[in-house]
Amino acid sequence: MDTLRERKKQRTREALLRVAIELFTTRGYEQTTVDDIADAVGVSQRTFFRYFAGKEDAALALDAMTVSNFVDSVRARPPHEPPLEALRQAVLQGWDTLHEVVESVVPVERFLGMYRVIESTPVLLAAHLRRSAEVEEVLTRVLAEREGLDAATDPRPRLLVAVFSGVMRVTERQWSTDGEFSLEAMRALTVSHLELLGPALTGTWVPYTKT
Amino acid sequence: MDTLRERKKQRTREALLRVAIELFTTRGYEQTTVDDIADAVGVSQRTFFRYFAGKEDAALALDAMTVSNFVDSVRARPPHEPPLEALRQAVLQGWDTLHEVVESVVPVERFLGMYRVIESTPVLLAAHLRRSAEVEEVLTRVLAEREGLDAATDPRPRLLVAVFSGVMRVTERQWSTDGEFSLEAMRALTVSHLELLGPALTGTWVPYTKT
DNA sequence: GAGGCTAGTGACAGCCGCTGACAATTGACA
DNA sequence: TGTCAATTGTCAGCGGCTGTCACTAGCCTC
Repeated sequence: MDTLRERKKQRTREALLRVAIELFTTRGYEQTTVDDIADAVGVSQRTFFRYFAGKEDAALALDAMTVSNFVDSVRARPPHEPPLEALRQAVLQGWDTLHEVVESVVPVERFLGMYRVIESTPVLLAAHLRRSAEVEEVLTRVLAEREGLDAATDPRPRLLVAVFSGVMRVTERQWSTDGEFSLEAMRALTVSHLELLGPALTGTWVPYTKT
Repeated sequence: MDTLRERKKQRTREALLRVAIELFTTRGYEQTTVDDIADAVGVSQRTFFRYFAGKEDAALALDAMTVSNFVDSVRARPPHEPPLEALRQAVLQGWDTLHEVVESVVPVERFLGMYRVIESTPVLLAAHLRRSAEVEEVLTRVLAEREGLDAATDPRPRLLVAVFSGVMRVTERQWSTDGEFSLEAMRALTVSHLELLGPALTGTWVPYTKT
């Protein structure tokens, strides 16, 4: 980890990632070529592809960090918590610790900026959604194990995770299109949407007034 | 619609689609180039791209047909039905009428085959999920209008649709990985998963026994 | 400290998806 | 039948991505 070689590698990777995010957020994803990134770092295109599986991979790298942080939080939740509450707490915890997770690479604002890029770039959004589906798979297994159930035969963990993820997707989307683009706004939206989950599922809807 | 030109165009399009599906399901999506498809039809690559926005577009064309059939069904549901029930009935109705919708292009088996291809090809799955997100948007508006709510300020229609879509995603996935690959199996899974939605959301889970 | 060993890089060639531009063809319609 | 418009083919080119191979630079041993 501390040999010169390793440090050089890590520096190259971070340089590539930083430049990529910079260009994606300023110029746009489609308007940025891999060559642009590689040239800006002073490295060959081939090298870029040795560090990232593709252009998408670089664009989603930050998000991947926060996601794995979230999954860790879920695993660390006390076992007596009901599953849905464990997910809820883990997400909120994720927002609170986002700073420490992301700041080692870029300032948090850049992360927020990338979110807008992802949400507004069809091919990136698609890749993001597919990754989310993979995360759902992982969460399903975690919850099943927590509760001593068999994820292969019992659909309930999978269903709960799917519902939860659906709510979070709605939250992400509204957040990224709203004017308010802060972590506090994200927290508030998360809480409010999860509270509305019950009422939204009732047979018929009573008139709604914003609280 | 019945001029010679139009008929020729439609025939070309259907030929391209049929050949594409044939190759995708037998050889695999990634292993099939656009040139393969165009050559097999006896048409230039450029022409393929005049009929389909891309390779993905051809692979998802069948699915798009069934989806729009489903959306139509939702719109046609009687207004007194609670929203979730309307979605439920529309989906089941969708499976029942799938034959008529798809058979004009390829036999139903091919459609089922394409589903496996989509589910097992990362880039296709990603595109499929993104399209599903767009469908959610449409459904949200339909439900909001049905209930006389404003989709822009009231999150409940959006949340309900997200939850419903989450359940359907789980259903699709399990169906495509199960051995049972029939419409009846899909119907049964749909019904059972929607019934389990309530129990899956309860605070704690009681032991589960398969019915 | 010189040697060989290996991980990391650059340079090159090439495939595939996709697009723009223009010329050639083929159906429509007077 | 001749004119016009729609459809197609050809060609050139870009960008993402991969395989190959030679080269460089850090590592490790004697």
